[in-house]
Amino acid sequence: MERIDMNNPCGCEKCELRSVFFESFRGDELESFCRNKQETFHHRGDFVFHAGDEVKSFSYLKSGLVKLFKTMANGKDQIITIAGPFDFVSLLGTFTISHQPYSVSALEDSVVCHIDIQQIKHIVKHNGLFSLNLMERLGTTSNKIIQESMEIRKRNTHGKVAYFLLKLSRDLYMNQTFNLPVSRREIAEYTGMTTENVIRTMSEFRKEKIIRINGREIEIMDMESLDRISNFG
Amino acid sequence: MERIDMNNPCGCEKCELRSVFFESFRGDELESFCRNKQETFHHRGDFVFHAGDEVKSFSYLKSGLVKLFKTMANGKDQIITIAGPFDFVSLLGTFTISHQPYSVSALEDSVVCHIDIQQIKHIVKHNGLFSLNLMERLGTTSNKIIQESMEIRKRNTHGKVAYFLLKLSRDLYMNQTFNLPVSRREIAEYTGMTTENVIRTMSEFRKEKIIRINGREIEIMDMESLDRISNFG
DNA sequence: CGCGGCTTTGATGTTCATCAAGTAAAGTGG
DNA sequence: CCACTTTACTTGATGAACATCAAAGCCGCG
Repeated sequence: MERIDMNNPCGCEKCELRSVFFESFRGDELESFCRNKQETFHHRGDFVFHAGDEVKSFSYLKSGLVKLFKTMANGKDQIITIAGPFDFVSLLGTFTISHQPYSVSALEDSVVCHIDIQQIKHIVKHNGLFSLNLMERLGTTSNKIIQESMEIRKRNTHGKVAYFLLKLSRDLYMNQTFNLPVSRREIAEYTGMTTENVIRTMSEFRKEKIIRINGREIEIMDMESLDRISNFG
Repeated sequence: MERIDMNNPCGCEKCELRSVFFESFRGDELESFCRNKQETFHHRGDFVFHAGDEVKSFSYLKSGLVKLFKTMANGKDQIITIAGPFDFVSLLGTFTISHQPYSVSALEDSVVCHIDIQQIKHIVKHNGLFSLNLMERLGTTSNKIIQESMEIRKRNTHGKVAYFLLKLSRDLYMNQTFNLPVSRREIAEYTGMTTENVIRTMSEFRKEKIIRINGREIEIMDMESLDRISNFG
């Protein structure tokens, strides 16, 4: 029988999900798990899934940044959420539906880890601790999406853009200077406004010295004002 | 030891969730489960939970109709979803968060069934089949909310109202004549528009002979037109 | 180097929220 | 049970917010 280093059983030395998965595994489960997982690399712009694809695996993001979105009848995209490292790329629907309800594509070069859906179901069925851990993680994810959707909906254009910039600065980059991982159009698709108005709003923020813009590089110069706009607008 | 009728172990003769819960239970789990569940009755308008309440139980709707909503800083409500019989009143967040993220109140007289959150976690941990069943059900629920939120977001006022009326007619009442379970204001809170525009839109539908309105009684007279408005607008 | 996509700004018009004002319906207390 | 109060519903007028249309500069890439 092979030896498995329990501290790094799959060679996923940097995967934060190890805690969710591995803490709850018995030795034999772990072995099977590691044999069957697959990693895929996606260049910026590439698709991870297309809406309508058959659901074969349960997937999460190891590194990079992806967007989950739907292409509407008129050809325009609607972005559901943006997922960062260790976020799930498959949402809960994965367990019940046979086809991907939306598309996923890479905003930055990304590595996605896939676990066979049947295997996950098998493990859930036979390992309660794993189930509980997974459910907690998935719950947090779904909740965040619903939460955020409501937050954006209630704001006007200025509030939407302010909210989005603050989210990037605080949650994703933890820095008041950062490079936008998305185009103006994508901000529009995420916030439900037009590209022109995203640009206009950002230009106004720039003129009012609230942010500094250099292409995709953004510096938040007046955090308080941006906060006020996000909370009021 | 007490005898339990496996076909009706908790006296919940009409509960569709029996399949999720009971099929996967061992005898001793079932017994403990039935001892600990609690049912509460809520009159139309009453709260089931208030946002901010401590999460003590995992709850689902046995009968009636409820709305999940948040009260914003300006005092206005934002309706997240409307849940019917056998829908979950607690979403997935229940597993990770200690306080209710939103309020739940009854749109019609409702009966809610509560299961102690610690007990649910215990069962999830020790019964894999139950976990899998529960996860599938919860996944469907979260998915539906996210889905619907996107559907409403992309429509204009006419489309939103048409979509909402069709949803009630098709999914909830399965009849082209029905009584609105919500006020005009609540339709506004759900669709993200103003009360006046909900009324105006409905009046226009009436004038164009698409619907007939008698107070809260609605008859969809021209399903095709309403469908077109919902899909185009 | 030129093509296509991204960005930017301005002009214009539509949609929708807000304000106002009145009627109808539904609770509430004497 | 009736006067009173409040809430729900309705319509119209107005203006602000936002989408659409148009045009031009910029940049990266084949």
